[in-house]
Amino acid sequence: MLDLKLIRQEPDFIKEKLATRNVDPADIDALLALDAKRRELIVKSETMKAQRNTVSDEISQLKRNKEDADDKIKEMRQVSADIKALDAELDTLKDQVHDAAAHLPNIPNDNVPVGLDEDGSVELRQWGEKPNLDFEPKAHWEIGEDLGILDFERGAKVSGSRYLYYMGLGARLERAVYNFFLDQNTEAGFTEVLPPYIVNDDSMYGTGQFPKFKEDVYQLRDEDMTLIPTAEVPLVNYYRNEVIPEEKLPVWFTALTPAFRSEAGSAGRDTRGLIRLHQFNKVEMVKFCKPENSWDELEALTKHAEMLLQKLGLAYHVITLTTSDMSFTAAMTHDLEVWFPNQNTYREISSCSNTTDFQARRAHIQYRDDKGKLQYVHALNGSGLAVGRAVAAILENYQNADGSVTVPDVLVPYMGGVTRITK
RNA sequence: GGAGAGUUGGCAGAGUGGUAAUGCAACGGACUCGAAAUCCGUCGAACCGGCGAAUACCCGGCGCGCAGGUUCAAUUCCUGUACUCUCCUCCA
Repeated sequence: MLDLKLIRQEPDFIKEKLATRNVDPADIDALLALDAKRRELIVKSETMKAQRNTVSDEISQLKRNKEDADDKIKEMRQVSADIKALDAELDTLKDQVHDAAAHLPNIPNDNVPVGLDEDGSVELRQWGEKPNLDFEPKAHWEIGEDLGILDFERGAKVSGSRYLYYMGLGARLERAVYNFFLDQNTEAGFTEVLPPYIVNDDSMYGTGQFPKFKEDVYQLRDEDMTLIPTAEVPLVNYYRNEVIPEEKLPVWFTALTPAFRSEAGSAGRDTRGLIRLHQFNKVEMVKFCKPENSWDELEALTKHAEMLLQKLGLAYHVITLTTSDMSFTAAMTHDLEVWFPNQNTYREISSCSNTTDFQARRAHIQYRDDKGKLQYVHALNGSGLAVGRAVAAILENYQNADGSVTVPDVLVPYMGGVTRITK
C-alpha cells in the first residue's frame, strides 16, 4: 500500500514512477477524485457529529435538571438520520478509495531498470563454471524417472498435472537439500519458524497477494482461508498489527514450507519436471528492519542466497528485474538464476526483494524510533532457496554419462553418506 | 461438535444508557551533590479530517475484540461474529 498522502501531494511523481509498472496515470487521477469527494463528505459528516455531540450534552443537562428536552431531541432525530445517510455514502466511497489504492504496486527504486516487458533486466554478476559434459545432458525429469526417484505419472493420476511423487533417494535428496538450507540459514542468524500453511484473508491482504491476485492461489471452499503460495505470507504477517520493539530489529526469519500455486495463466509453460508445480517446497527468508538499513539488508539477503548455491557448486547469475517484471510489492528485486545444462539456460531459483514500507503499511507493522514516534518497518523477502528447483539443478548439473547423479559434497552428510544416486 | 466464562490504555483492573475510575509502569518537573523516597504534572490511539512545511501545536471526528441494530445519545441494551480460557465430546 502506498501512502495516500504522498499520492495526494506528489501525484505527478507517483504517475511517472508507476507508469514504468504499467499503471495508467488516469487510475491515479480517478483515485484522487474519489479521495477528494471522500474528504468533502467527511467534513460534512463530522461537522454534524460535532453538533450532535454538543446538543446531546445539552439534552443530558436538561434531563438531569428535569427540564423539557423534546425540541432538541426532535431536532437531533433529523440530524442523526442525515448522518446515517451520509455515512452510508461515505462507507462506499471509503471502500472505493481503499480498493483503488490497494491495486497500486510499490514505487520502484531509482536503480531499477525501467522496462515495460520481461526483457531489460540487468545482470549484476555471474558465479561458477557451467559443467563441461562430454555427453548430451538429459533433462532432470528424464534423469529422475530413469533413476526411479521422481514419479510424475502417479502424481498426475493421484492429483493432476504439475504434481509428483519423490521416491527413495529422490525424497531423501529433497530432504537433504532443505535441511542443508535451514541449517545454513540458522547458522547465519535466521530464526527458524514453522508457520501455518493455511492463512486468513487479512494475511493475504497484508502481504499484497489480495485483492489483486486471488486467481493465483488455492482457497478453501466457503471459507476465508487460503493455502499459502509462499512462506512469506505467514512470516511477514507474524507481526501484523504489532509494534516491534526497536531492540529486536532487525528480525530475520526462515521457514521451510510447501507453497501452493494454481499457476493460472501459465498453461503450456514448463509442463514437465520440477520447475513449475502446484505444490513445491521452498525455504524462505524474511527480514524486518529499520528503513535506513533495508538496502544493505537486501544486499546481504541476496549474498546469503548466493552462498547457498556456491556451496552446492551450482553456476548461477544474479539479475535485477525490471520495473514491470518485479512482484507487485517490491521496490527492487534481485533474482538468482541457476544454470540448467539440458535447457542450456539460467532458471530462477531465488527472488530477493525489498518491499520497503509497502507491506508494512498494509499489514501495520511498525516500530518506535528514538524519538518515540511510530514508523513503518521495511520488510524484505527472499527464497533461500526453492527446494524443488535446487533438486532439479543438482540432477542436471551433477549427472553422469551412465545416468547416475553425483551427490554434491555438502549434501553427502545429509544423504546418510550416499555419494552417488544410481539405479 | 456441545456447555459456560471472558475480551476495556504499555500492564493490571473498576464501571455504567448521558465527560472511560483507580493502581503499576513510562515520561516531564520539583526536591537532591547525585540517586532513592516523596510531591506536582502528562499519559487510549498503530485511525481519519480541518489548519499547516511539519510525523510541531491546536480543533473536530473516531475510540471499551469486530460488524450490524435500537436510541436524541451505546463501553453499557439487542443480533451476529472472531478470538482466548474452562469443562464435556472427539481425536494425533
